[in-house]
Amino acid sequence: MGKIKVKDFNLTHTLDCGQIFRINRVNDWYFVNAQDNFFKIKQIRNEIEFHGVDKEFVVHFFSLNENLPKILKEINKDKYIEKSIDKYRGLRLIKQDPWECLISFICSSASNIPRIKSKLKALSECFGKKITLDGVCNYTFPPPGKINDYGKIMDAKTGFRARYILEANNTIDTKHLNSLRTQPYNLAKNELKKINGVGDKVADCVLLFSLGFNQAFPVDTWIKKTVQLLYFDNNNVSNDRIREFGLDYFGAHAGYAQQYLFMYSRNDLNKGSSLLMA
DNA sequence: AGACAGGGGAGTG
DNA sequence: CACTCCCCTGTC
Repeated sequence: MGKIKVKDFNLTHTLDCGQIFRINRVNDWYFVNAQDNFFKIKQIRNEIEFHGVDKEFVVHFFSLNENLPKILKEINKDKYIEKSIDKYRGLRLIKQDPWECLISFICSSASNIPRIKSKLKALSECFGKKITLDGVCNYTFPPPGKINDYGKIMDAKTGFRARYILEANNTIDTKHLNSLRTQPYNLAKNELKKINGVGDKVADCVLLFSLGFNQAFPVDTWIKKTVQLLYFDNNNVSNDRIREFGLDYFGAHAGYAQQYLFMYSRNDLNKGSSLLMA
């Protein structure tokens, strides 16, 4: 176990914004599965406590070494995003395993968070290894090569994504995925898009959530609606233009802006406290 | 009951 | 670009 003091960190916002899906909350504790790790973590004010992984893992996983106040200052371009930053301050990008991240977001297409969670849980239970923490049982995420039975992948309710998952399982080399970290953004993205089932949105999620490309600005339907409303006078704009806008307007940490806008649009935009009423 | 869309993507024209 | 289909499931 371990405890560390944290600054500018909010565990709940960080785990609740759809970056990772294998999480269970039990009272104050979050039980988190990430690749081969299974740990629990809770936050009380400016302190986090964790069991099952070491301090070094926690600091890296939650990007606690990134200067969040500086990043938020950089992306705080107007009163709209400022409102979101005020509400969700402490949300940080998570550094995931690229393979698990890739499969997670292939599963996300035309789906929603509860259903993505159910697919990943089923895949882990079927192809992963059992792992326990404090008497609680769970499963590791199966590496490439292990998700090798089409029928069982279908049984995980993955639907039309099953063939993408099987093909990725048979062809992806984790060393190749990791090598993309040092490539320029566009090159790394084009490499990812060669994988069937991976388009612009999924590629940007993998770049942002696992490969350290903070400028990636994934455009999903929520972000599209929100950006159109706030910055394009609610006119219909192509996903390409939304993404270009995001990068140009918010800069090197556009991905952080995307997460803060996403949280606000998903949780608050339709509840009477619209960003436009700022 | 039946249509519809949900944090997309591929294939076609 | 604009369209259609893909599996499935909750929702209206």
